[in-house]
Amino acid sequence: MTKPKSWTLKSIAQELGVSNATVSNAFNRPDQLSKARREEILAACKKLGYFGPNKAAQSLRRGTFNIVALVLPDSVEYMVSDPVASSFMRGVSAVLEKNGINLLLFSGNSDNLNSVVDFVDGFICYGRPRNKQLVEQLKQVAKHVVTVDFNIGRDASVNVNNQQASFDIAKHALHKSDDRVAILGLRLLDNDVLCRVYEHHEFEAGQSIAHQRLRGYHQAISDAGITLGDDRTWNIPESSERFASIAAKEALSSTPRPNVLLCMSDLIALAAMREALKMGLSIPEDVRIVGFDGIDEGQRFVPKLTTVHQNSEEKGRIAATLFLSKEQQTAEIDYQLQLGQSS
Amino acid sequence: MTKPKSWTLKSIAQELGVSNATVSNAFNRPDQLSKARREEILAACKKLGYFGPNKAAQSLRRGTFNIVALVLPDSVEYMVSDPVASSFMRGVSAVLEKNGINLLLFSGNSDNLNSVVDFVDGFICYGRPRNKQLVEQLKQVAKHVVTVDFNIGRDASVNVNNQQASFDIAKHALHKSDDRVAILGLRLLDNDVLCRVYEHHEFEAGQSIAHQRLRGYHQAISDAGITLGDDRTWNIPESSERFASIAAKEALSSTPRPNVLLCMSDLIALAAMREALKMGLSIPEDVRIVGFDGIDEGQRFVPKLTTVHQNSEEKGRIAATLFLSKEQQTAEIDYQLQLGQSS
DNA sequence: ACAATTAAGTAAATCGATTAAGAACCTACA
DNA sequence: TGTAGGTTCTTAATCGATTTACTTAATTGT
Repeated sequence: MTKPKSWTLKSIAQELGVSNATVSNAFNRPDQLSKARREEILAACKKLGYFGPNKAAQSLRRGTFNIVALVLPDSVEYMVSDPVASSFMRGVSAVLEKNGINLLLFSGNSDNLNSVVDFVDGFICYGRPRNKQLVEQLKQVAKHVVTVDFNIGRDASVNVNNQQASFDIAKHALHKSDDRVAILGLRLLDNDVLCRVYEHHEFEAGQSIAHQRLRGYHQAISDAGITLGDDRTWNIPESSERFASIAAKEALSSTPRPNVLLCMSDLIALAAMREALKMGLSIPEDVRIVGFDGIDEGQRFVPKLTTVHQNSEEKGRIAATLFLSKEQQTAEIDYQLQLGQSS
Repeated sequence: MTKPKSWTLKSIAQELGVSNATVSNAFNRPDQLSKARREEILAACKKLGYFGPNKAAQSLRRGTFNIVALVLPDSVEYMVSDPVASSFMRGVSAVLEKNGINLLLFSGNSDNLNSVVDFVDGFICYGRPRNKQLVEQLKQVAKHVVTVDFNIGRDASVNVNNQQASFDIAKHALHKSDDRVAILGLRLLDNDVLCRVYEHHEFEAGQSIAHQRLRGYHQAISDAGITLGDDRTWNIPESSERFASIAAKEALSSTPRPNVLLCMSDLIALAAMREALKMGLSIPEDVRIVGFDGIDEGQRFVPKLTTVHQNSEEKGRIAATLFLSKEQQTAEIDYQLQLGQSS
């Protein structure tokens, strides 16, 4: 009677004396068979212990998986340790769970998307992964991607309104028209080297996050009646303490010595603060420094960092919603200025 | 030349003028073809942009997935919010990541394992899921399961040495041979009702966690030269504040009024402390109360709860290791007594 | 030089499903 | 009666791979 210990569509169809297709249709396309037949089949399946079409096979055939991979910037460990990251995850999972979609954690350390691309409907990528290859692979092989806090120039992304936020924070930092401003930019150029950026006005049209932030800064600077010198902008190739320190030292030793430092990340701002203190400058009297991100360390630092803080959980919800909508667009999330003593 | 925008084993084999099998073997079974041929094929694939066999198809054929589902007791939200749970997750992911295995988060709220069973190699189940059906389904349809902090009587599980830990904590709580002991047990019976348990000595052979803990208590009690009355044990059907309070109130009002309360979870112990204080009893003078688990709230409560604390991260590592080993056994993890002012 | 091994590669069945195209039957209408 | 249309169900191709059994060719032993 109950031949196999585990049923397949085929074996169950045989058992019931109908075709493969009919059983399949009973489960997925009610309109393809009579109501009576359908209920008869479903009931029989239940009784025999066939729980429905095998999902792996179904997915192979259909090409959809009901799984989205969350690409973490770092290890899974980091993700559940970092409060900002885990509240983002909370937001993502809340939305996905509601839609019956499963979440696969993908470590940003892995050097190969290959082990999962074939298994998932797409990726939500939280922050630019450490591993550069990963970004390239995402661009090339992902069926669908939503990037968060960075851009790869395809599909959707969720970001804070970088231009507006940068404008706000810069405006807060700038007091007088004779303020001497320097900008410590993150990845303004693609050249991967730490350097000063001349002729930076040619970037006004760029769409990368760095460009958006730069526009915000520029706007606030010109609103304040300040003219930004042509050599007052640094390009820092990656968000690392080392590069940031070098750039900060350089900027703070340049002539005229800046008394306002607009930094495109908290990490850079913190490095700049350390350098400034090392040089015997006092903050904010001699130099006002602002960052971007709202990381914890900035709040613990003395003086407390003035920066832009974002609502992580909502960011997660929006990222997931955007993913599900499959639309190609950039969504914006809320931010707040977090005022410290550094400006 | 490069015909399809996305290659398959078949199309690439055709392009290279070899058979399906040869390409497949080039990727998975080097011994099945000559070294020269193999390298030639691999190189050609790389050049053409074929990244290797499709994992979904591979999995369907092989029946293995390189994915394990982590079944959470509750929503994903809860998991990343609760520090104990997330450090468990940290442990799990560290081991899996090292072995190239992906982690799928499965919400304990979902009422159907069906959407994932066909996709994963098995389950690591962290704590008894709220949803009872889920447990049944795990038993029936899971290819492989490791349960944590509970037992379903198949495959592997990781637990603290419940009997020893209960013995230790009880021993600590018991001072004199005329101590009046009551036990607030968690899920000692399957009947889902809150009740006193008589003739509880018939449980001495049980293998559930509650039974193990009960044995530890009994041993400590008899070692202390105390005779436990036949009506001094309560069965609390689930770890909820409501049930715990009722049981605690009942126990504390019973005659003879107990001056030692052995509670099988911190949640129960906390509820008992609240009831005791409400009744005007002082802790630990009038009644000494001990718990089990080591949740944060216990440490914040005044008086601080005396309980058994477990190393969550190691628990995670062990669970994952056990899963990978596919052995059928019960692993034990470390615990420490966490001494507060409640005993 | 001839049978026996061994190595290298291929054909075809299979994993468990979906789905387009078509067969068989029934109804309806001119 | 013949044809058009509508249901209901089946046949067979397909998704993208793995693997057993088999064919050839090359090597070895005597």
